[in-house]
Amino acid sequence: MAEKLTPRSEDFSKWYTEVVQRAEMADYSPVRGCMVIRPYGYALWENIQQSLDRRFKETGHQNAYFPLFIPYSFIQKEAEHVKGFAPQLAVVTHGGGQELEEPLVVRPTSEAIIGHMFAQWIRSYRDLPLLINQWCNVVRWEMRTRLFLRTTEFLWQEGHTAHATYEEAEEETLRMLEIYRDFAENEAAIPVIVGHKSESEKFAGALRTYTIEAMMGNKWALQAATSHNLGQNFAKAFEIRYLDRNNQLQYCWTTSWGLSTRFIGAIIMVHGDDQGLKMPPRLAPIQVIVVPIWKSDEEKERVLTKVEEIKGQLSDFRLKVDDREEYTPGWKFNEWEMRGVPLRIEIGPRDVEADQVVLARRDTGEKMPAPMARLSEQVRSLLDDIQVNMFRMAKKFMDDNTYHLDDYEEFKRILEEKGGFIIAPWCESAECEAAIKEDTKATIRCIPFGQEGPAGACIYCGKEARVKALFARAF
RNA sequence: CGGGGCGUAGCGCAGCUGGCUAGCGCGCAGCGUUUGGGACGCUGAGGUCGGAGGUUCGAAUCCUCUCGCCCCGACCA
Repeated sequence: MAEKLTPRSEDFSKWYTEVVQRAEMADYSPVRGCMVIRPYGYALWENIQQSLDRRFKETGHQNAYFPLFIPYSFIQKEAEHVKGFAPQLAVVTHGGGQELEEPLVVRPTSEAIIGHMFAQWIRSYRDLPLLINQWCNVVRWEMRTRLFLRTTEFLWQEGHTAHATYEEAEEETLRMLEIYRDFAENEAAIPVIVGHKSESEKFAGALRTYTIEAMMGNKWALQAATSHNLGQNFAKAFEIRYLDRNNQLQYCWTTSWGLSTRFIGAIIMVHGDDQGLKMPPRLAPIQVIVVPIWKSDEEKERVLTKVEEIKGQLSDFRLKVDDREEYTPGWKFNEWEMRGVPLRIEIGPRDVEADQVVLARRDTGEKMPAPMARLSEQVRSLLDDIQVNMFRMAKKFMDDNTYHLDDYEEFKRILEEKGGFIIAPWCESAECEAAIKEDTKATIRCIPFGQEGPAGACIYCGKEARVKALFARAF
């Protein structure tokens, strides 16, 4: 293992690639554009899954599984949907040594096949709402890939629901968006800007796409999750209909919403520093790493006995003891800091003597002695504090780098010189949006919620604007 | 697909105006000394120099073709 990471400030994307591999989160695969998620990265994904899955179940959703292969014709049923996804499809043309009669698409997302099934399951308003989620892999043929952020195959969850009215679908779309916001902020300690996408950025086939956008350590934006109100577009394409109370045949209103392994990239890029990763305690695969220290065999025995006691007291936490003899304590400190473990317990002969341990927190680097009595409570409160502090730091960083502007020259200057989020009036025309992108590489990440009153004059064309948009360079 | 860079041991690199047994650092294995912020010594294993042709007495080194990877752009969760 080499010693130092490339500093974040020197080359952010190099830092990212190095830290992902050195922390053993993921590795490149022999297949172009695909990645191997290693046990440490996968453990983080499992924690993300658990945390989200609990929220989905609490709001009445059920998990199911739909096929990986989708008949090509299904994708074509919704006009915008095909247009959006056609360039990114992986298509299977042969099976069992024979050319297939109809090519099969490897799912890029499952609206089509789930829509097809919904059409068969839904007959009456009594079948509604239908609330389904699936955890799966999807494939989108990407030009350029980056570990976790954009890979040809990725893991995600996709929720798909059908409702009797537009209002219910809209409510569902926003409910799930709020779940993502709550998850991002309270579990991953990632502050987000919540809003809806512009026409050009919305999901292919959606009426409206909502998003949570987070600021990465290089001040670029990352779309962390999306929630779509699909209106009746897919219901009409797939004949998802129900009989209402008056025995009238009606089209359903559907939604879909997803969060992918890309979110792991967000955790890495929001919290990481030159030392390596910083895992938010609630999602960290390892919350507490114990590094025992000794010189003689006699000391080793005493220290390891104490370690057993520590393990007993801290059985509620995801704890690991690093008692490897081939590495020095100092080496282990650096190693576990790189892997982002939020809290470290150092325990050596001096501590055994004093009936204490030394606690070191990853977020601040602070070290403090802690008596063995009430260790569990102290670890609990420290982990909570780290969680809160990580969110606060990330929030401050985002706020400090967010500008409210109404002058285009200033807009360009800030993006050029400093980077960050810019909130500015926008007339909602695709022309202005495209021109700004052309000029500055910044795109509209979303139109943030909670706007009131007139927005002012469009930052680009000067016409009266009804809204302000969030502009940023994005991953 | 356009522009740029790079393929030599697991990783990072040197060697490249043709020359003899292909080298260095890290890592890895064994032994010993170490261990409170990335320890050290000794011994050792490990390479069809990305691949295929060609030039030559001789190719990691020169030429042609090819494959792959990384970075920047268009596309995208």
